[in-house]
Amino acid sequence: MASLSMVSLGQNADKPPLHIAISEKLKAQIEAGRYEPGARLPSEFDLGETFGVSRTTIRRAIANLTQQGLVTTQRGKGIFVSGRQKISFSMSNPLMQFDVALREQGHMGRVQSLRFQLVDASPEVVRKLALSSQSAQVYWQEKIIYAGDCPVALEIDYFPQQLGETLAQPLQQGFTYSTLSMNGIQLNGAKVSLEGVPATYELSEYLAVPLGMPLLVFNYVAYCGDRRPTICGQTLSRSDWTCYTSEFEL
Amino acid sequence: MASLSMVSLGQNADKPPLHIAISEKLKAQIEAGRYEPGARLPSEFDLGETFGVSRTTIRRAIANLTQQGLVTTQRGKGIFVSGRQKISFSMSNPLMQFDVALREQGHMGRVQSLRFQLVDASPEVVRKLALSSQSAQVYWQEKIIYAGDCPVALEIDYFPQQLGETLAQPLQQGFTYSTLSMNGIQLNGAKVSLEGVPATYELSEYLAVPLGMPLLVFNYVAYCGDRRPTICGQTLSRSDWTCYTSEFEL
DNA sequence: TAGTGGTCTAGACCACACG
DNA sequence: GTGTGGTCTAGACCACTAC
Repeated sequence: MASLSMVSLGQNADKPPLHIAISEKLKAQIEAGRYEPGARLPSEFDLGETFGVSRTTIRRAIANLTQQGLVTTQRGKGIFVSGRQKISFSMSNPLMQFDVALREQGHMGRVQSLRFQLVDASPEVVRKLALSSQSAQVYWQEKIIYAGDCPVALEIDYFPQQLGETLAQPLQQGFTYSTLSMNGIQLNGAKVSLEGVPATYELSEYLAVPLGMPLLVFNYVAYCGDRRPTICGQTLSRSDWTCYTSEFEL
Repeated sequence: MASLSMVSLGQNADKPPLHIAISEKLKAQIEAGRYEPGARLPSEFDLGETFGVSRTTIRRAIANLTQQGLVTTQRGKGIFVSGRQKISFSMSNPLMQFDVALREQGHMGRVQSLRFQLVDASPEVVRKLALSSQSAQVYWQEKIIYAGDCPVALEIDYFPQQLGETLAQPLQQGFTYSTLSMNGIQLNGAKVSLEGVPATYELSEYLAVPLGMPLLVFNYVAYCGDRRPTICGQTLSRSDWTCYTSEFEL
């Protein structure tokens, strides 16, 4: 039966494994429009019969597609073709105006605070915020950013103690940049970096993605006045939802 | 036997699946330093005995770690803890000076040309390079960028026909920015965006990563003179090797 | 109740690395 | 040859969705 599958897939038997051959074939069908975004694929059982392989192999092939962000699975329902346009964020602002960008691009932005507490600053935060070692306590905030019903990012911020106390309530209820801006704190510069990481198990639970899915990490230290570090942190966003843009003149 | 495993892992049986519990446990051990970067983990067989589960489940747990970039596997050899520092690229330059950044950070940069050919420009390239529809042919280049022996990025560039013809040889042998610079073409601006994507099967082969591993996509259109679009393209880099940095003043 | 995807098992065979 | 990870099978049971 295996040999039949290999023949029917037009492979010379030994090059790519069966699960790859099958996932590539399904991928081609999806991209050719045989399955529209949102459409349901045949069940694992049916796919197994179609390709003449075991359910395990089909599941491996589907896992390949999931890892490439092409399909999502729902227990009890089926396998569905995913398709979504990304939300763009301009990097030229030191702190993303997530709420503005979300609204402009047709999504209802919302935050859910996970924690907001005073902690000892890590050496890294002490360095980034240029804290004196005495006042080495900062407010540590984690919140999830939603676009509509979908969690798109986990934001982690560190605020100097006084700032965190003053703005404790609004910071837990709203978007960071807007909250600071509305309370008279104008940021005028930032040092940022952008990298990619695979979702850990914990992050995959928060952001409702499969383990290992690519996340974008936006690290920043934002300044007030004469390059006085004011807040720092990072935003981990689902890369299937987000994109950062910028322009440069030399 | 399964219940014994669950007890020994200290789980209340129903919350996380076994393969997650095991991969999280191994992850904790790795992060606690029980296994140094580069060290070999016990074989799948031994791990299966240790945790009292089947090889399939151990393989699933190892796959979880692989997807999180914590370990790599080598057929016939074993499972190894990965660990590497990222190479930083400044975004402030319109085109990454990959060679300079690599050299400064202790790596030998090298390129391998995959293709360099004249093709009909896609509508997107026509738009980005502001081509007149008549001269809608461009040189399409794809090359792999190595840091030492390790492929770290796939660069895709589109050059206007005349530029491609003039610099055909050096562009295939060297880094794009340096080549242009050495031949009197000074770029002075760029529109860029940065996103994350999971590696497709094809990309995973080029870049020697598992399918689905996060890649950073640096899209750019670079300008000469008075915002005259000169080249465009994208760099897909392994996110376990690369990081982009920038600074902003408002 | 029927159908779906999620988990897990036990076992087979293969390809590769190393001694 | 021995040990390793890679592929694939056949089958069991569970949890969830829908009717």
